[in-house]
Amino acid sequence: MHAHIKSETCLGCATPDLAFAPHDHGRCEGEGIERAEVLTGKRGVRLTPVRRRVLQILLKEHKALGAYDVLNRLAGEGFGNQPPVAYRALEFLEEQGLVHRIRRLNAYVACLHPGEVHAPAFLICRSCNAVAEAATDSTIAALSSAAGHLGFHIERATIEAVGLCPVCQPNEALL
Amino acid sequence: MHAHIKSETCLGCATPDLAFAPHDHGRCEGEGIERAEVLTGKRGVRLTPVRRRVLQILLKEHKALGAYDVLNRLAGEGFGNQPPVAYRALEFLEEQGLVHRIRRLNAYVACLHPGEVHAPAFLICRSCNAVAEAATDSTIAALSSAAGHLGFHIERATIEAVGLCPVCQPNEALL
DNA sequence: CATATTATGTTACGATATAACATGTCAAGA
DNA sequence: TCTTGACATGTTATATCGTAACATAATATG
Repeated sequence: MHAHIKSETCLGCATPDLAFAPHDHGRCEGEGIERAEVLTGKRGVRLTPVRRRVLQILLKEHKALGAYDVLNRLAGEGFGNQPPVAYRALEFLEEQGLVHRIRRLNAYVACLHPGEVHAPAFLICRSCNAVAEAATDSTIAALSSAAGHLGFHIERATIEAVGLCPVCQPNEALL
Repeated sequence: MHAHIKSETCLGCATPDLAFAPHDHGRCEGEGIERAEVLTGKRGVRLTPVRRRVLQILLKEHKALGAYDVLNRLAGEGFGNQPPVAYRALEFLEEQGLVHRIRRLNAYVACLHPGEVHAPAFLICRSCNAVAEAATDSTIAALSSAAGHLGFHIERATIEAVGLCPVCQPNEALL
């Protein structure tokens, strides 16, 4: 269903400065888990085996995975194989800001800078399905201001942009 | 499933300057259809009975409706009662910029200023489910700029904000 | 009026998500 | 240590959302 990236280099790893550029992805994964441990510890919530594993899967894949994709991987490892297992872990991780939900794709991606307050924008390549996370300070400021004029108080915002990533732009030109 | 607005005054009619304020909604509907006729005429595409009716339903309700909500209304009027009937009409209307899809709600709303180029932001009240459409020129500019730095070319963007509308903010304080 | 195009109707199914309840785990206080 | 309450997981069942594929009908165009 989702046309996931197949390339060897890590194209979708979504720190603002590394997005769409090859880099050492092993570190993203290791550091991601470590930061999650610290954060959840501080907050007094539990990063249980399923939750940790789901985060690890998302970090490792460094792309958007559907809940059922995650579930299938879990099921192969002795965890429960019914939808709520995946949905609950994903919901927890999202509440903790460790994972983002991409509604356009019905999918989830690991957040690569958890702990920092941020309302990220997602840049979704319609060709290779890579997802990058862009900083949006000024974007959100503009939005909040516009909303304020209407008397609306924003609590959370989702920004999803579809287009072409740098890797796919040349390919597109050939068609 | 969707907790639709029940109030008599039109709270969700989404022109930027009228959003969340009572106003003459009859005009929104009539003018909406008229503008749609003109636009589709110009473009050489057909605003068929189902399509017109779906737009009318969304204009009349002035709130987000799920595809199956729309379908049920259609079915009661002699149109087909299978999902593709609604989805196809909604898809057409969205392509023509007459309707917007709100992914967070799995729902659709009529656009109240079709024809103008715009990438609207949706302000979704989590209490009454009203949806307003806000202008986002500066927001989109900020976003495109951020994306450009990463080499990403944005084609379409979706901005959905959840919060409290002016009508519901006082009620919330009481809880 | 023939024919190509586009739109609609219908069947069948796939994909996404959640409600509800049973069972298990863990930590804190009696 | 035991128990008890809170939280987490497993499982069943089902709701909700969305689409592929094909048959039929309406409309435009040569």
